[in-house]
Amino acid sequence: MMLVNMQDSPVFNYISSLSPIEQIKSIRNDRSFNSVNFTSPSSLFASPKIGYLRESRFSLSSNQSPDILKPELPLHGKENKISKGNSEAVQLFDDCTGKLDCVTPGSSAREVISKLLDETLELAIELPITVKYDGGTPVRNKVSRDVKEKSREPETDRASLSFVQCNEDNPGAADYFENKTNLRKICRIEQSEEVAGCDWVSLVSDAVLNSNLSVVENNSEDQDEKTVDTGAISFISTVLQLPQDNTKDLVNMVTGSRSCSCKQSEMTEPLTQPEEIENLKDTDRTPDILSSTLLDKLIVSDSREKMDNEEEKCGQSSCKHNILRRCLDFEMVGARKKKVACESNCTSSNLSQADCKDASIKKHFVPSKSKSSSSSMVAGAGLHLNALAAASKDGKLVKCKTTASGSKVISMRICESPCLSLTSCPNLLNKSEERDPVPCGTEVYVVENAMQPSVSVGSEEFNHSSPKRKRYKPEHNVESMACKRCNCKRSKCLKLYCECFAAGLYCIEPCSCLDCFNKPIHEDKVLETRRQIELRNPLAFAPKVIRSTDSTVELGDEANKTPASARHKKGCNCKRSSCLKKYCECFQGGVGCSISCRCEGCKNSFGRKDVPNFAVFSPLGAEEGEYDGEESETCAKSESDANIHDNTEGG
DNA sequence: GAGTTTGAAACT
DNA sequence: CAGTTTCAAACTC
Repeated sequence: MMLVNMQDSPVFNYISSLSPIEQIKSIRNDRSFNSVNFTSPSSLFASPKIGYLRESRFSLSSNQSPDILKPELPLHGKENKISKGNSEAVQLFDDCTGKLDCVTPGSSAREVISKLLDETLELAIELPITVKYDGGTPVRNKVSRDVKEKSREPETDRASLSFVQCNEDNPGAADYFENKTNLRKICRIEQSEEVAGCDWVSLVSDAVLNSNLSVVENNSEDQDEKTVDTGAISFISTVLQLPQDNTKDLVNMVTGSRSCSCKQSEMTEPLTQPEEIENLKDTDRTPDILSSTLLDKLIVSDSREKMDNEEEKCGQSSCKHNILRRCLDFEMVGARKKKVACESNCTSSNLSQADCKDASIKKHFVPSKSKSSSSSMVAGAGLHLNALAAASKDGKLVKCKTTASGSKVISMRICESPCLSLTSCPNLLNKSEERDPVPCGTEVYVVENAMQPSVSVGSEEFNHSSPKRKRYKPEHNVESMACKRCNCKRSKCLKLYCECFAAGLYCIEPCSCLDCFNKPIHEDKVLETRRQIELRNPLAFAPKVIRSTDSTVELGDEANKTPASARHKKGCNCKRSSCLKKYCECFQGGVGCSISCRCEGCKNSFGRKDVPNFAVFSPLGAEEGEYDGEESETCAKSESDANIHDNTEGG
């Protein structure tokens, strides 16, 4: 519901406005060849993903009692001692900000932020959400107070103190503040930015945490915030790319004992490179990040304000409650990360396995040079990738998937994990993919991609444990597919004919292609070609099949298994295959044909064109497809049942 | 594995 | 934009 209207929300608009990339424009292509896809289709996917995220999170929050999550709450001795826990993250941010203002004037991140500040600020200010933000003064005071409290703690203390001094005693700092006083008062945007400069990772975690918190608290009343929340996630995804080394200290300082951040860091560490920050500067995504961050910040501030109020009113008990909720949400977010991390750990084993099996594959993600491109992962997940996603529901498949795209493995696993919701992932994927900034480090890409794609894929494809996909399984032996590569003879693997190219992957050994140009050594050419193709067709690298989030259901619900109402983005044009063979993109993607299809004699078992919204396999039988599939339904049903069974077992 | 079919992509 | 050609995957034998 909220999801559906998300695009109409001011937040969404804001985000869109912030994005340097015009949706569905060729620009985004530049990003990463690999990440490609999600960008362009961003218009198509962004909202759904976000929505899904929100929804899932929302549902989760509402459905699950804090108690359940309680055990997993990241309690950290000292930090938790502070009853103000909820606001703590904010405070930490503030601290960080203060530090930046006074202590670290030269940090690269900060510079970046400063640069972008002007642009973003204006936009951010205009946001309706900003209105929510309090005067800021109280916050600051509180921050100071909290900071002081924290000052008892070793490292943080000094920083905090310095911050306090700067803030209250230091004229220079005051001036700095004054310059942007209005902005600050409005929404502490500056903080966001500065914070970002301080530590992207921590910021993200905190932002997410807080945003989540706010979401939880404001669940019923403020859905926009949720939307914003997605930004945080996306931001996180972006952040994941940031180098930890540079920020480690800050992270420690800022996040203190926050396991979440740590987890996140851990998760991201392997991915990060020192140069990435620099890249970040160069890339357009920074604004995006900022936007996200800002939004998050706003929320954070809001939530903090609320918390402060509550604190004053109710004292610690209420705070405790808040903390709990925050943790809950945090837990979720963090959990995702954690799990991701864990998954990556264990999964790292996964990756490792996959890697071991096909280590080279990782290196074959095509990096993007372009700064402007927005998301791209979608593109990365080309048709065959989609097919893979659709096909795979098994862990086995997952492994294979990893091989194929390097990223899918993770996603799959995540999806499988009942606890972990992919919800957040969609955005993550979306943004991160968009952001794939790194021009070279293919390995880095690989990692990122590995994570993001997985997410995206998972969100779109896997979340819906649709029988359809299962059904595909037999046909798409993921493993075989994963290992299967292109066989291009004339296209030089620089056209969409080439599956590798279309999927944003470099060709690798398994490929049987001739005169292949789709290799890292020809990166320039690859990117250029890709750009051209996207110019011609912005959606060229977008997933052939998209699933509307409408069908997505609450997380952790049976509904979760609702088959995605998927539709071919463009529509097939089958004449002879009756849309019953993989020639048909719809069929291959495991989705029914839609009105947009020009197929003749459509018999798509996933849904026939002449029977709009028909979802043969829909277990629920409703959603988008409520039409009775009749024969197809019958046969499909049996399979779907079997598939569901499998899923259940696998889950 | 070779040959055919198919429909998307690319081209005109 | 429509028609044609090219292409490589999917499929068949």
